[in-house]
Amino acid sequence: MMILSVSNKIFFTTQILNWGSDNLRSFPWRINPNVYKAFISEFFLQRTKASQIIESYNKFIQIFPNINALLLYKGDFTDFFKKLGLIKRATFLKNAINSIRNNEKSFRDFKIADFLKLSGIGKYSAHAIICFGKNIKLPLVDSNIIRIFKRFFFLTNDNKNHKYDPIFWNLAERLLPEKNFKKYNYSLIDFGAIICKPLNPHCSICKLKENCYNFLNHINQ
DNA sequence: CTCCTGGAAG
DNA sequence: CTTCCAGGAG
Repeated sequence: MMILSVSNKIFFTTQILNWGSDNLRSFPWRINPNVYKAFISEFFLQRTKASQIIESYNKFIQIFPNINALLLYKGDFTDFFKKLGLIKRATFLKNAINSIRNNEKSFRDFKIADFLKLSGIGKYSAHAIICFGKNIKLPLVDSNIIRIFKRFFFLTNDNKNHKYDPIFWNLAERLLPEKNFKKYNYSLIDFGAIICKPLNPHCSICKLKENCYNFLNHINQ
């Protein structure tokens, strides 16, 4: 069971966009974004806070400023991920680059299905790369967005409630605005990191509290 | 389903 | 001390 009236949907999307207008964070990969920057940033961002990866990301982009520079390199990437944990990402990235190198299609023409075939890239990352890098309307679902959905809308645990549950992807798609989808996705990510945090969310200053199921029912405050 | 990982936050 | 983090692979 979930509460998803048309008015509630409009309220949610509008308020997320309004909040984003004043609070969007600035990161190197968000400045003049392209598919390459989005692709690299998603590797660094997996299970890692954005503030933690900035130094490693900048170093990486400085050495490999574009896809052609990266494809020429056949060495190791361990040093870039060593201080961040999840060292496996270095191997995933290397394997992904091999796949790109062996693909007849140009990296710039890669679509969702092409990215999904790369190691280290799942549905979330593929959508994020295409949406942020190519301005194409695609829904995003990660652990932060699931948390926001579960709190604001009334999502019960009927369907096992795990992260691959299509209910979250369907909801994300229905909420996505036609025009400002990119800003909305950035806003949703930042809203989850700054306001609707896992612990001690800032409900008192939240623009969505008047219609938030958890807030109205005094849950997670 | 489990595992990956160091580091920040509480 | 424990929980959590722009997920994905096996």
